[in-house]
Amino acid sequence: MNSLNLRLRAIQVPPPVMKRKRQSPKPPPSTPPTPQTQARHSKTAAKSRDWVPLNLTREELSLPLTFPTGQTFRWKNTAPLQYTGVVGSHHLLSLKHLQNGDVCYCLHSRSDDGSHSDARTALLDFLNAGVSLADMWKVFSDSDARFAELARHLGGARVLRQDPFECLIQFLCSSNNNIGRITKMVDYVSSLGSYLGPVGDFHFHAFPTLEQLSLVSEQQLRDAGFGYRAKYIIGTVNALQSKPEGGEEWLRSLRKLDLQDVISALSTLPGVGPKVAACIALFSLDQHHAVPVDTHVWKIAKRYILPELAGSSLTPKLCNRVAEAFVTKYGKYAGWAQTLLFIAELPSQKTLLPSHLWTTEQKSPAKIEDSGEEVGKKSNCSRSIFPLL
DNA sequence: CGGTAACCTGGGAT
DNA sequence: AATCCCAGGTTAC
Repeated sequence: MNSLNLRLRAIQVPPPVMKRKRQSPKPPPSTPPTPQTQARHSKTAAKSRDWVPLNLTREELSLPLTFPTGQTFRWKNTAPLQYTGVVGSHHLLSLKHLQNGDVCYCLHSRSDDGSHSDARTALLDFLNAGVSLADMWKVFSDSDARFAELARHLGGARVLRQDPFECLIQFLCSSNNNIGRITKMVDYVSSLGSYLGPVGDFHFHAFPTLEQLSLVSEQQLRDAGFGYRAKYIIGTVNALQSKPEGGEEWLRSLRKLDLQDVISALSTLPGVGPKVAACIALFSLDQHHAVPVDTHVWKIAKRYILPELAGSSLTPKLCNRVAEAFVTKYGKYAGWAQTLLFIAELPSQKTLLPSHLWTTEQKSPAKIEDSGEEVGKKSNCSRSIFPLL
């Protein structure tokens, strides 16, 4: 069922424009910055490098709706409409929109001949460039008027295809946490990887390998502000290192499995629950119909898809039920639909939306006065307005 | 099984 | 100024 036949034609990519240009000696820090140095005045702006077109329009890839919206915490906003990060484990590059919205990129890595082609390949892979957002969203919009309207305002919100290990560690940091602190924590982990160079006000590192990350202690992580997530990281690193074929290879091999098996496998790692597992599955393991059910999505589901669940709390079972409902409604790319609906909930993005599309928190005190709200509750989002339903 | 509390931290609201 | 609440949750009773 729900084989909606998304005719996803690959986006044709023109041959990379190989410009042989020798980089001027630019990385000043002869000694790579010590861990957790956040970089200050390294005015090595990405100036006058070769910007290469990607054949992606803003409708296929909106940088501001894809990079700073919670899929990855590794990419930095290095200039207006420009984001900088690492693909293929060591290719440092920037992406930006041209005036017409088209996306182009420039490579910062010391281009040791031929690496440009590798970098471009890695970039297209990272961007899931073979998946056409326009075709997919047309299908979603046909079956969901609200999605259609949101899509008109939030075009180009794409799902990335990240490195599984990098994705796993990032989302281990995300539990019960906020974007700002998650970013700080991910920056710390990143500082343990090989130094690649500065762009704008930031210094960039390759994400640490499993072995590199295994050298950090729980105490170091706690001192760095990870809180209880420190033991998740250490525990998961240990679990991965016990895999015979190698932890990173084991993770990558999950791409061949069915979603349920992927979730089961990931859930054996400490700190990985249903939500984090779904994030890793969707953002790095090709599980396009994985639906991360967090507080936002739970709210959306109760409001627009499963109104009969209003009043219940988010248990693993209901978590699955919500995910199934999304797949039933949106089909095999349900995770991509979830991503747009999630972004629409972000306070930072609501300015892009007309107010009638805001999912207003129904909290008028006049109505909930009798619902037993104010007694101390740690709120697992069980905002029960109808206690007995 | 479902409901709850504890778990770290920092910023914003009250 | 002191508390409370919340942030893309997970784990252990």
